[in-house]
Amino acid sequence: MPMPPTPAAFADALVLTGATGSGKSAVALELAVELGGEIVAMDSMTLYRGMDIGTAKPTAAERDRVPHHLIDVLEPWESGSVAWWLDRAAAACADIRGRGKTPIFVGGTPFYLKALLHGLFEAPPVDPAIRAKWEAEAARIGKAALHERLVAVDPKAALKLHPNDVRRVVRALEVFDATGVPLSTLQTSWAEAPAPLPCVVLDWPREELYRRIDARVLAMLGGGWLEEVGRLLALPRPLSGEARQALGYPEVFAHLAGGPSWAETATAIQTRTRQFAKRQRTWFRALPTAAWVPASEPRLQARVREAWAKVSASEVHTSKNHEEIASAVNPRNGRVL
RNA sequence: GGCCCGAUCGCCAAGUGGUAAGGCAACGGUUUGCAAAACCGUCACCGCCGGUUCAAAUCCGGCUCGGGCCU
Repeated sequence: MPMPPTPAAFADALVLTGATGSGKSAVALELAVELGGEIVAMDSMTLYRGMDIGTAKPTAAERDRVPHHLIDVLEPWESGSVAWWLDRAAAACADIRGRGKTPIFVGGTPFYLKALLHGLFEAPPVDPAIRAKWEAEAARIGKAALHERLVAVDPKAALKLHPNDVRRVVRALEVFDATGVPLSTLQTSWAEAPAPLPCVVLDWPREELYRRIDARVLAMLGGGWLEEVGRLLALPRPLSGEARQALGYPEVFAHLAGGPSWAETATAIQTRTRQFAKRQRTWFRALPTAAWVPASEPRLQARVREAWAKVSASEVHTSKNHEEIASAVNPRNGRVL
């Protein structure tokens, strides 16, 4: 199985993240111009072609100004994943570096950010047949019994997973099934020692962020989102499970199918989006080395640059953390865990 | 003015004497190849006052508010 890129592959990159609707894309664009950088989308949904309005994808004009990577790289019926993304991200960085430019990761998919900072361990790629088998098994024997199966082969992983968390229980069983090795053995901890990438979180007071989200959802719906989804539905192939779970799309599907009214749909999407923003903040709060910059600051670009400089010069590089990083290197392959 | 019905967490809503289901929202959290997903946790003494009772959200009386009807 191919080895996932190590955090070292991203050594010279900068990271700008923040909850949906925080305004990161606009700031990033200006920063990329200033710094001679290129943008790498750290986003699980702008990967898909044709999903533009609902994912708030950068416009063609914006992409003409600054090169963007990992946007529109999959058909909406194809499936992305963290590992796939991380791999492509490493390639994009090498490419950008080759042109003497700085890669700037911009996006709000926290799981991708975590993989970027910590790397992924070597794991078998998803085998659709094996996954389908375990999902069928879950439906057949029930959540509790499925969890018991995991207890039998990988008690350590089972201990960390709630029986109702079928998705992860399935993955753990799947990994054991495919490799004969418990997931928990492969899954050496990534809790400490993140790659020292300068990472800035654009932050708004909660109420303000929620207002922005509510307004943006309305703007999207009024700006052709319904028509966009109509086009997606008219495609020769159905959307992949990954693409169709993009925020708001399920609600628009239901509305187009004659379900909830426009107003109900708008409200539902606003709610879902706010809930997502809340979860993003939970991830961001746990980021050990990120700098939070209030998005309402005047001279925001300058503030972000200062924060990047400060973060890269700070705690991450203290000797204490170096020790932690050193102790977290896998002796077998030299990879930071 | 009179009569009837209703009043349970932000919203919806069970519960007719034995010490407040559930859903949604909200809030906190988990997160190693679906992650804009999935999952976990927290969250009320029942409109107000008085009475009956060992015990009342549940029964009785009054009041307030909402809805309906009548003169």
